[in-house]
Amino acid sequence: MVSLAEKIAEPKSIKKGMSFAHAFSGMQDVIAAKSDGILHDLTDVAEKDILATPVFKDSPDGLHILRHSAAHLLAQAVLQMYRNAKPNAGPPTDEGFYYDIYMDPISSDDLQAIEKRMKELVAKKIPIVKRVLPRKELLEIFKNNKFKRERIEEKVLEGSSSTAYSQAEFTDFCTGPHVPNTGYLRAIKLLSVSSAYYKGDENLEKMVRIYGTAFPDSRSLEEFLRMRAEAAKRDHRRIGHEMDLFVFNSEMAPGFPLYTPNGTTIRNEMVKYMREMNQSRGWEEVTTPHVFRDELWKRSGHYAKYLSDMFVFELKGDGYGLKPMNCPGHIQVFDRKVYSYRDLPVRYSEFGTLYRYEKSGEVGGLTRPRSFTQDDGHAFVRMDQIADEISSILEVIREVSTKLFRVPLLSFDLSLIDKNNPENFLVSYKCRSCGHISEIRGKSTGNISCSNCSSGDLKPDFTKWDRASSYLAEALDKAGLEYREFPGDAAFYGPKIDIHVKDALGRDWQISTVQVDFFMPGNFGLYFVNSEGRKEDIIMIHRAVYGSLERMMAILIEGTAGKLPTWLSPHQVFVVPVSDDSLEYAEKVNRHLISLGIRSRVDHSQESVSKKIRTLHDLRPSYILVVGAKEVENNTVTVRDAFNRQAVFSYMDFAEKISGEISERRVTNLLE
RNA sequence: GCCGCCGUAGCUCAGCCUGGUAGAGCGUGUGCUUGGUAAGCACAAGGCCGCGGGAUCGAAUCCCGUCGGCGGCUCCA
Repeated sequence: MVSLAEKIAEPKSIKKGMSFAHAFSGMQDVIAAKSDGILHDLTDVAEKDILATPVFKDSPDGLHILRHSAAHLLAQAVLQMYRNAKPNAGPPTDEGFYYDIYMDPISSDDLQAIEKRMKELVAKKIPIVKRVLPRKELLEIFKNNKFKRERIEEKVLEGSSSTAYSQAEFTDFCTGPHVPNTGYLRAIKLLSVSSAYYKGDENLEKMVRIYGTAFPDSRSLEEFLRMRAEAAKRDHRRIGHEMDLFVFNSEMAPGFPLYTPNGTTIRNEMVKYMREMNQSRGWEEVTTPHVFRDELWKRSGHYAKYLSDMFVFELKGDGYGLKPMNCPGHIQVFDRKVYSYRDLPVRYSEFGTLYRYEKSGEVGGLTRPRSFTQDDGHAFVRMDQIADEISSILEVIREVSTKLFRVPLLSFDLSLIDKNNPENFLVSYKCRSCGHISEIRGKSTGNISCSNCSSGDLKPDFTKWDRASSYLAEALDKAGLEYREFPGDAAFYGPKIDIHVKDALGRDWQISTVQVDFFMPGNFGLYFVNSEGRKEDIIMIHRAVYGSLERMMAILIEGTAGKLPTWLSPHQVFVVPVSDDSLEYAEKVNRHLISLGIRSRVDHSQESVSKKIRTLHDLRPSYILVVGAKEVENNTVTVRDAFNRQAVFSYMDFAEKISGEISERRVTNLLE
């Protein structure tokens, strides 16, 4: 995101009947006004004596308005060029705006022509005029556009009025506000064209969605475009290819990553570190198969909810499914004996590879593959152990983040059940006629009825959900973490904390998760024996720290542009001899580094030093050691890091320092 | 799954609109060059133009289907 220049927005008192434009006349870059938290057009007139602040075009509000107006401009241009187009809606977004228009598909060439037309309209500085119109009249204006008509019918109450904005022949139903004229929209750019469903419903009309953006000036627009180009260069699919980390064979294994030796090195380092963390915190590792009989998935609730997203097959009359989650498998391991209250918690971890049949339009790269490996863990605990368990998992997550990210910018979401739509979740239902409590798994069970008296009059009982949610919230509070709540985003078996990280380009990625589950242990009949000798329910806590190795690798690659922390780097050192005269010394240095456990290689190519550096650049080695006659004589190495910094070290000194950097898993390197 | 765009050498891409049987750069191999921090020089090898069908004397090129990839939409345990 481009940083916005701060301007001082002093409130001004405005007399009834005065326009905001008049009040802020003489001030530069004001495009709207704000009063009592409500945005107004400059042409609006104060209805009473009020205080109002100017909205500058480079403020967050101003940018929003600018982009909203740019969306209108887009629609105007499209309508001029395509007579049958029917605009639906065109909101501003975080990065720009889009407009959904019902029309024949267009190509990116058409986009250029539309942008050209928009710029012509900008040059004309067409005044943008607001009108307050009764519902009837609005409907009349849009009588040929069913999408606008439906919006008006939904949003404007019978007998009331709303606003329309016009610029020349173009009119849009819109609450505004907007810039005073199209001349304010000089820095605009159309970005892409794709499709969207009307109201997001695949059964309704397909709209052409045109994406664009607008900025207060061309400099910030160019900066934005530069950042976008930079982001594209950091695409993990591109860098993964340059670094030779993984391949996708679209014919033989669509959506399934295949790891090269380099990529496998990264995975192994990630796993090694997590094993250390697990081992020191009482997480035992288990191994479960990739295939189970479908009976397991029926019991766990996966069949009811996710069958169409699973890889399933039949063999000699028996149904099987590849695991989409590890938890039911871990339950099978856990359930081999009877547990006393003293045995708990039991913590199982597994680097479990999961298979999910992601739909064809959704797979892509390592962020959405069809097979991926979770650093999964399930803690089987007593009720009184939940809080501590969650807290300690949150601690691990925070510690691990310091080994992965230079600046770990974590954010925490609390994902809860949507009590208005409980049918998407495992919920207990209380029968209104007999009082029996039934547990219903997922919505695909169809019409639900009481398992005791068969009455269909059931009332959802959220006691377990509420309790689980409060444990998560308390753990977050205790750790002093700020978080946001998202009703409806919970897992089907329980609420969860999702942890996101922001990468170097400001993009947000979900990584870790902590989930409290009161249901699945019950479905599998898990229990422990309490101090009074009675059976008591076991609670499961699901957690993943990296999330998936695949997605974490993608985040690390994109966040660092492939310049990974040395401990994760597949190429920690490349020794480059200047000529064959220094080859022997290069080999000696290399052998010594390898003996210290460092991933080091000698570049044997018969090329110039420049060419060698250029070629190695794609692999992003942490350090390139150039050695020639000078180094041979002085027992030194000339070190060049991935950021092109250079320094001379005695080679024993370098070996010692890089060993320390790697063993401490530092995110900073020796040359900074 | 839906809409749009795309699929040509190991990689990145041109050729396709306006049909006449395939091109570049990088990489690879060989030779020369022994080089001091982001491309030294030359030559050579390398392609069922994703797959299947159709119309045409003739298809990488036009049409249909299919499988993939990308951008979105929807979904994401």
